[in-house]
Amino acid sequence: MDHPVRVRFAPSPTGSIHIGSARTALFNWLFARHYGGRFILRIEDTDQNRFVQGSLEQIIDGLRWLGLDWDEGPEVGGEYGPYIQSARTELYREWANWLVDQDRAYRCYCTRERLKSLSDSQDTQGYDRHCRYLTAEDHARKQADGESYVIRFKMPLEGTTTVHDVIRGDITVENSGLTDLVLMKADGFPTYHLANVVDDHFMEISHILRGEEWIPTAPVHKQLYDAFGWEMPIIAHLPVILNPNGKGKLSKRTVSFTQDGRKVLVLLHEFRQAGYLPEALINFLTNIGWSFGDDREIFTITESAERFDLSRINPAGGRFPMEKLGWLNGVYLRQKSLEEMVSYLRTALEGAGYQDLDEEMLQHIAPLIQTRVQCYEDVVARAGFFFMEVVPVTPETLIQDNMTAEMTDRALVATVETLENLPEFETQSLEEALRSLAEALGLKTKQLFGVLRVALTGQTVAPPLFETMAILGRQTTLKRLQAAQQTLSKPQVES
RNA sequence: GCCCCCAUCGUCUAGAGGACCAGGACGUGGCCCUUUCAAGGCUAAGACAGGAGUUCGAAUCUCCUUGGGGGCACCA
Repeated sequence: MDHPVRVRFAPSPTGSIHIGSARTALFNWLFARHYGGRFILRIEDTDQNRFVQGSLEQIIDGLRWLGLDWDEGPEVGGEYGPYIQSARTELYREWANWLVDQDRAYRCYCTRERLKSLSDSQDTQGYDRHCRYLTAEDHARKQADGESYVIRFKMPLEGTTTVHDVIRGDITVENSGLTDLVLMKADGFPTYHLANVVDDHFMEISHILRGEEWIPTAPVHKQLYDAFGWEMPIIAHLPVILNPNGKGKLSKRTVSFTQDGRKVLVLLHEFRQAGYLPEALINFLTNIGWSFGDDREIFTITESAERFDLSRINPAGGRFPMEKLGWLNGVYLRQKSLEEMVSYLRTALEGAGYQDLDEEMLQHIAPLIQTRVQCYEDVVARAGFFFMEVVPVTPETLIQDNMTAEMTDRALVATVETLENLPEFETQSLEEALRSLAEALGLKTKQLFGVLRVALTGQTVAPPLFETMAILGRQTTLKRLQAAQQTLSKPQVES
């Protein structure tokens, strides 16, 4: 490559980062790191109407959380700044006017109403170029009247434009199908097209890696580069991420669910709040549209940066494999240390409203559920009962297969008695005592343990029983067993 | 409607003319382990959208069809 590698991630401050944008940022980052280039963060805030307060902070925070650092941009500076477009409007105006002077652009006074009726009547052929053919006198008069205007690009009327996409090859369009796009809006701000081209040029961007949804603008931008007499950066369009079920792009507006009923998340902060780890998310995102090779699914961001290249990017868009993220997050969770796991549990439980969590208890619980959770939601489901005052038990869940209420009652009473007299309330002694109790009662271990599990946890699926008892302690264990026995003896009333 | 992009198991993908009766992973089924559920181990089912070419030979190249997707703002 003849230019040093300089790539950018250029989000608009319109809210939280979309997971697809995060993937784009990641690929740019990997590309920069692989070639020892620079990764630049630029904020494209040319639409005042869509600006959302706090977005910039959210973008910065999100990228940092993912572990993506930028060499130039907000908060870190750089020689090509400012990196926020609203601080560069003078530059855009200057170059828009330059195009007007070169007769490659013109002032357009058409009202929004006229444009609206145009698009309603025609079959979406774009602007009819009315003002392109205004005479010098027309312009002078409208200027004198102080009519507001926009600046439009004079698109060539004939011929074709070809853009070479690194992962798709040549993309060619008829110029007659291109419209005279707006460069400067009536409010004095540039449009995305102008600002993007001007900035990429002056920031000496070498490669543009962006989403597939931008393909149609590539030939348009190529025309702009040509009109300016600038070299266009090398461009590559990444495949889009589609909604898993349903149709269309993965979007905040289309909510869908995985087959096991988990909600498909869309915004970066949603993943974070749900307990997905940044390293898992990075690994996961890297595998959409690109693959590590060697049949490896699990790898670090450093490893992928080492071998990242554009040639192995898959041009086809695909659905968002949310289930696979769950599995991957579980894989990463299992690698966590006890301390990390404890803090993971704490965050999950506190987020669900549990308070005053005992640190030592968490330390005992963590290893027990480490292989059983994929996200915060799972932690609450698997470990919440430890901290409940009362556990939900009904006769229906309590009475096991081939057992009667009387048998169940007897089992509970006998267990209470056994446990009250147990010298050591520990996993091993508990198991020994209860196994012999099952035998003495003529019950299968499956039956007795099933009763106890429900009585102690309120659920049929739970962490290992004896460990659970040991953690709960003798007092709580007995209390819950007795409470369960109460629900059996009493006729069922509404709870 | 117009323009553009894409097409391998249900899903994410490997595959750059012979190494492919197509490999991995998630998911699913089964077995083992087992007090439930996981984790772990083993195992099974599962795909080159269709049709024409090119070639001795095509998942790989070309064309058409079909299907999917994206875009057609003074939004990015």
